[in-house]
Amino acid sequence: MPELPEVETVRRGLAPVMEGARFDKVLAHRGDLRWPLPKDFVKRLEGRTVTGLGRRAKYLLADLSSGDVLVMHLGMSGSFRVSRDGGDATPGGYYHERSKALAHDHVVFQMSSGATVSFNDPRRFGSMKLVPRGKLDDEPLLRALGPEPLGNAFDATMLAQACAGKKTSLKAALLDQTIVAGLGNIYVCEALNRSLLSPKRQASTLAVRSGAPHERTVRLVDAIKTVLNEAIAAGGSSLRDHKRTDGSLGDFQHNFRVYDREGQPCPTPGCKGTIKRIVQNGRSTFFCPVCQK
DNA sequence: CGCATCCCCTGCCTGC
DNA sequence: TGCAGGCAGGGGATGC
Repeated sequence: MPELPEVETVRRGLAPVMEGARFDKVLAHRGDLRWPLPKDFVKRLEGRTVTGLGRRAKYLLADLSSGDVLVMHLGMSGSFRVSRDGGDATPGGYYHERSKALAHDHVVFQMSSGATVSFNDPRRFGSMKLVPRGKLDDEPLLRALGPEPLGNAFDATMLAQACAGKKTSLKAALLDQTIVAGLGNIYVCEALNRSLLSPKRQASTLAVRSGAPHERTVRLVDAIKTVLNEAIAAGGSSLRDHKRTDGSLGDFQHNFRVYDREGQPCPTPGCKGTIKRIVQNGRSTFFCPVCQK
C-alpha cells in the first residue's frame, strides 16, 4: 500500500494517539519481518514516551524519550490500525480465529493514550528498527535517500542534475530513492502522464542545458508535487487493503489517470490515445503512448 | 561503477 | 470446483 502519500496518511493517523504517549506494553508476535527485530526490542520501547512522529520518504520515524528513534517501513503490504478498546489486539491467540484480517498483526503497541496500535503485514516486507538518534545520520536505510519531493530542495535544477548521464529510463530514475525519496510505482506513472513524458525516455534527457533546466523537467516536478499533494489530501490510495489507521479507505485511487487503467482512454484533454501497460525493470508501467513523449 | 535481475513473502485473481 | 501461474503499492543483494 505505501508510497509517500499513504505513509503520510498513516503518520497523521498515528500521531494523535502516539505523540506524547508512552508504550505501556509492546507485543512482538513475530520478529521475522524484513529484518529480525532486535532481541531487546520490547525492552527498549516499554516505558518510553513518543516525543514526536515524523516521516522521511516512506519511513515513519518515532522519536523516543530514551534517545532512540523507532524507524518503521510498511513494505508492500504493511498497515497500522488504531483501536481504542484494545480488544482486537489482546494477546493469547484468539484473535487469529476471530478475524482473518488480524492474523498478521506482528507487532502491537498498547499506548498510555488508551489506544492500541497494531502493525499488520501479511508479506512481512515491512520493517522496524531502533536507531540511537545521534546515529541517525549514519543509518544506512536513510543516509542515501534523495530529497523529499515536497520539499524546497526538490526542484527542476536538482532533478536534472541527478538525472544527468543516466542511461536508465525516466521511470526507473524516478523510482530510485536516491534521486528523489518517496515516489513509488503508482505516483511515478501518474506524474509522467500529467507531465506528458514517456516513462521510456532516457533519464538523462532531463539534464540541464546552458544553465537552465529544460521546460519538461519543470513540468515533471510540478506534476510530482501536485499529484502527491492531491493524494495526501485524499487520504492516500487504497488498492487491495485498507489505508487509514481507523480502517477507512483512502480516496485517491478514484483519481488515477493511468495506473491500472490499461485499455481505457487517455484522460489528457484532446488526446485520443489508449492507456497501455508495459513492463519496465520487472514492474508494470501504465502510460499513454500518444501524448506522453 | 551503473544498471538490470532476482529474491524476500503471502494473498488474490485469472484462466484452463 | 481446483489448481497453477501471474501479479501486487518496496527495496536489498547479486551479478553482469
